[in-house]
Amino acid sequence: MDEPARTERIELFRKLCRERGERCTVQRRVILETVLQLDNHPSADQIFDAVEVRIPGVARTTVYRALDHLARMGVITKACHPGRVARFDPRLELHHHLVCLRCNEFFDFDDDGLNGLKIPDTSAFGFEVNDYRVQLRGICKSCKEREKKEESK
Amino acid sequence: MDEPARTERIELFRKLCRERGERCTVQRRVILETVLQLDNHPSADQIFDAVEVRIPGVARTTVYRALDHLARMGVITKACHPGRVARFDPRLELHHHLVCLRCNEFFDFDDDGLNGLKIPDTSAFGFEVNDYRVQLRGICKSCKEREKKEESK
DNA sequence: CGCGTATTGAGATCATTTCCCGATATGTTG
DNA sequence: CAACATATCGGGAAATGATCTCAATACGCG
Repeated sequence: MDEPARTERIELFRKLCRERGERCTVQRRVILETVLQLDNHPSADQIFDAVEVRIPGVARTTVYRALDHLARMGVITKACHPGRVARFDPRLELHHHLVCLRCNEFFDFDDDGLNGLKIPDTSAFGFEVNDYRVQLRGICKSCKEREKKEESK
Repeated sequence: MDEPARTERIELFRKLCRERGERCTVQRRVILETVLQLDNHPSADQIFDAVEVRIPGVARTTVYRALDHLARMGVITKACHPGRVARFDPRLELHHHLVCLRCNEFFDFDDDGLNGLKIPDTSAFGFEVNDYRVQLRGICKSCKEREKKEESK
């Protein structure tokens, strides 16, 4: 994400904090900015490594807590995927994912057709929908190549 | 899932094992049948508890390995969700999920409109799509009620 | 500028999953 | 139907990822 977009997001965070009486600490701001700079849906661990450079001595716990807080505030999101470690997504706008069922990795996928879905009525469940993601599930390029190599042995 | 459907799935598993030279062990069959009987996307731990009743002394490791194997064979699937423990899904046919971004729980959601999507071309990524799921993301009933109660304090 | 309170840092702890290796059971072949 | 080769199993240890506790600190309000 480019610099103006990052600044804008951080301003959004400041604004939401003021409105809701939440604290906008140095750590939270730096952690947010770091997530916005990292591509490919970073894990908490990857984010920690990158944050540590900017805030030497930051605690791992702080990163976990801040990521949770940022997601609750809605300035980043937690991604849905089949793997076991939490992955965070700086993209808030509608987009979709290619999900590999072999290696559990996932990739962004943009498509106008998928963006135009009408959100169905979920009130029967008492469920309030904010947005949606389509997950195209299958096998990624590198897993396909690896399996081809293995079976030719 | 009802009994005839379970039997059919187990037969599918046997057939796939024969075709691919995989072993159809007692443990794998019982673990498969157990997943098919459990609702609401059981975790490995829930599955272990239920399997232990039928195979006393079964190792936790065996359950983890078998679940992985069953998912690779395609007779169950691993669900995509924001939580940190693996959740398994006996439903292979097209269906969708309501995903709660507060508690990370998710629920089945069936909708004809969502079932009719045209799978877009992903060949530019070298990605092979098998199927898809739409995730309607938001807040579930109990989280909404809990938050309402908290803010009225 | 000072106060009350939420947040941080540090490390222990917990939960979930994976690894390792000797014992066992599966599917195949004779 | 018996014996064989080998994948899988059981048990326990270890790795990984996330959460909890509590004293110290810093944020935002007045």
